[in-house]
Amino acid sequence: MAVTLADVAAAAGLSGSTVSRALSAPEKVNATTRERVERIAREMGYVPNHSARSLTAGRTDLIGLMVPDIANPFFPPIIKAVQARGMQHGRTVLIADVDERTADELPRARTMRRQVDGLIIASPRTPDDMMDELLALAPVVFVNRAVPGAASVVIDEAGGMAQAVEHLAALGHRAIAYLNGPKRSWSNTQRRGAVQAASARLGLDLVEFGPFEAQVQSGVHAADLVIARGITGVIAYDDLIALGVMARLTERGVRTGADISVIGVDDSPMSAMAYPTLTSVHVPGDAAGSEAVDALLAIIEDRQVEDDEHVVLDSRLIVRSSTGPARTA
Amino acid sequence: MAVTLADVAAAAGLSGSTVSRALSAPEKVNATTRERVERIAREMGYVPNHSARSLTAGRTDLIGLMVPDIANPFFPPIIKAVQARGMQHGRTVLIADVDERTADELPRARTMRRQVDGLIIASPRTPDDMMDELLALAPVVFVNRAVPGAASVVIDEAGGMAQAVEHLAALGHRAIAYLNGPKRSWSNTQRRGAVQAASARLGLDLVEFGPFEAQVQSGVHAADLVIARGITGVIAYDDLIALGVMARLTERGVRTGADISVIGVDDSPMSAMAYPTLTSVHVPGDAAGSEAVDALLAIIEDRQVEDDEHVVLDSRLIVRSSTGPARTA
DNA sequence: GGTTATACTGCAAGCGGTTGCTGCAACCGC
DNA sequence: GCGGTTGCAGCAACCGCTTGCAGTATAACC
Repeated sequence: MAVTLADVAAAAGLSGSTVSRALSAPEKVNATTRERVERIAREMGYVPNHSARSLTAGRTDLIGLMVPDIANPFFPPIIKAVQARGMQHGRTVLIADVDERTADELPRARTMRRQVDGLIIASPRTPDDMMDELLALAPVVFVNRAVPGAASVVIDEAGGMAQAVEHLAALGHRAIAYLNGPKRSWSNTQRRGAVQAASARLGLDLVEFGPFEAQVQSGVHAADLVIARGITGVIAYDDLIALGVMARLTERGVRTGADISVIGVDDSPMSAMAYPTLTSVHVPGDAAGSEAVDALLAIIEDRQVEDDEHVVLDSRLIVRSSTGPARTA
Repeated sequence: MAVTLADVAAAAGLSGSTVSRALSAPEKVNATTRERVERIAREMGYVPNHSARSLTAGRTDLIGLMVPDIANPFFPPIIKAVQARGMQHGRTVLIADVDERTADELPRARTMRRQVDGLIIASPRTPDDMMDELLALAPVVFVNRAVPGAASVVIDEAGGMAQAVEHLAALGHRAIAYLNGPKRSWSNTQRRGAVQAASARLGLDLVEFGPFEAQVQSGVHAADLVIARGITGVIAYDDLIALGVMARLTERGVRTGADISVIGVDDSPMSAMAYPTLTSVHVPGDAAGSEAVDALLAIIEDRQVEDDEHVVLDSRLIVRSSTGPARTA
């Protein structure tokens, strides 16, 4: 089977303790001895057993990341960033995709918690009155939802959303629509609120549709509602919905950017590639992922930190060609 | 801290062995005792410690899944399927995203192998002459690349690709192009070969471009090459590239489906949503994921199976509106 | 040279479960 | 009534590694 610490010890004519220390607490061992141990261990292909180490150390060096849906382009950047950052700190990331099933979040999180040192939960949809139970799985850091008493990394979407509304207003649009995202989505609450506030401030007529699932198909549906209401500016909950809107508009002979302006949120890779290219609010998922890992490790490693620290990242509008001046009727 | 087996044993007035058996080898314990133990364990909120169990059992109940790029829409379905299937068998899935860095595959796989019972490697780009080293990390199952002497789940793309070529031929296209995918991609070799064979069989003029990275941007670039050559039918390595081609064609005033027909591969969710909707070769990634788990577990659990079994799944063309009859000049 | 500080290294006891073997008691049949 | 099964539960060793404490050799000091 595999080479164990004892094997290395035997080969080196030392005790297991010394070998152990030589490999993980270098300063406690004579330099010469250490080098010899390291060489022998390498030659024998020794690889420490994770389970054994976890058992004594009381930690697994695993961190859990839960996302609603890997297929949603908003999450891969977060996942990648979490993995990258985790790896830098010697942590492996366990990913759970709950497939948008809100009710699965808590049980999945509980299960996962048993195998990991801490949890990062992205865009949790769990209702407010049950968040305590997620919180109880501490250490846990939330991404994309501010939770009282818990550490979180949120993106200040208000800024970007306000920019989106201002952009439409500047282009002369008077009647705009906001397409709501999933019912339980904390992000949606934020985005919607910002749009409402900005619209009111700028004196625009705002109509809301939805809630919609974060899928292209939802946008296809929404597009018809928008056309029916004679609206000229649309801000969708996310890029997927926006893309659906654009596809449907084109299908119905309505020119996106000319007849109706469409804005998405997430600035996913597709937005730059759609036709027309999609104006979108950039949400720095990758940065959020890194920050989340840092926050989590800070808690796990018990560096004197508040465990309810809130990191806030900025969003901003990226203007492309799905938005254009309102037709002067 | 957490409730341990010893705690439960003490509370039940039994020895640890009995509790252990009551919980994991029910038949070796008196029914009455078992029920009592189960009740007490439940009441105390006992949860067996993963590391400890792994240590004695010699297995982690973790399986590793390596993919080139989570953000590539081809992989999420595979990931989801692997997770779902794994969960059904009490396995947790560890995911590694190598970010398309071929050189990272082997080291990442090696690292991951230490923590898991077996590996599923999707679309490995590692060159043939180094595949032995991946193979040496057995048990390992490859997805989307047939490897001699190793278990693998591949999708017979030849069928779908041939259908794609036939489709173009039936529509009257005589000069077609194939846009190659990444250099090291085994899939590309398969797809390309099938296109070549079918083109030759049907007497079409085939031009090849690439290799290209599997990104929308690649397609944008490729589109110009295609236009310059007066080609009317394009088969791209994957949907992303195809979407890029379409976007660029539209941008240049060329009508996809009318002037130039475009076919993608993967049948990703976006293909149904692009405008025009993208004709694409459906590749059953989800089924491949499930099959891979089954194959891996068969090897791990040592059910008398060849460990170089090849599962082959079929692909098929989904016709949408990005393809249409060739203009009769 | 004797003594104490210093620097390593080894011993052994766990970490939380699993499991082969032993022990014991109730039960069986003759 | 006795030997022989059979069914359960407990003992103890072990999985591979970490770590507090003790032991020893060497260095440093007076």
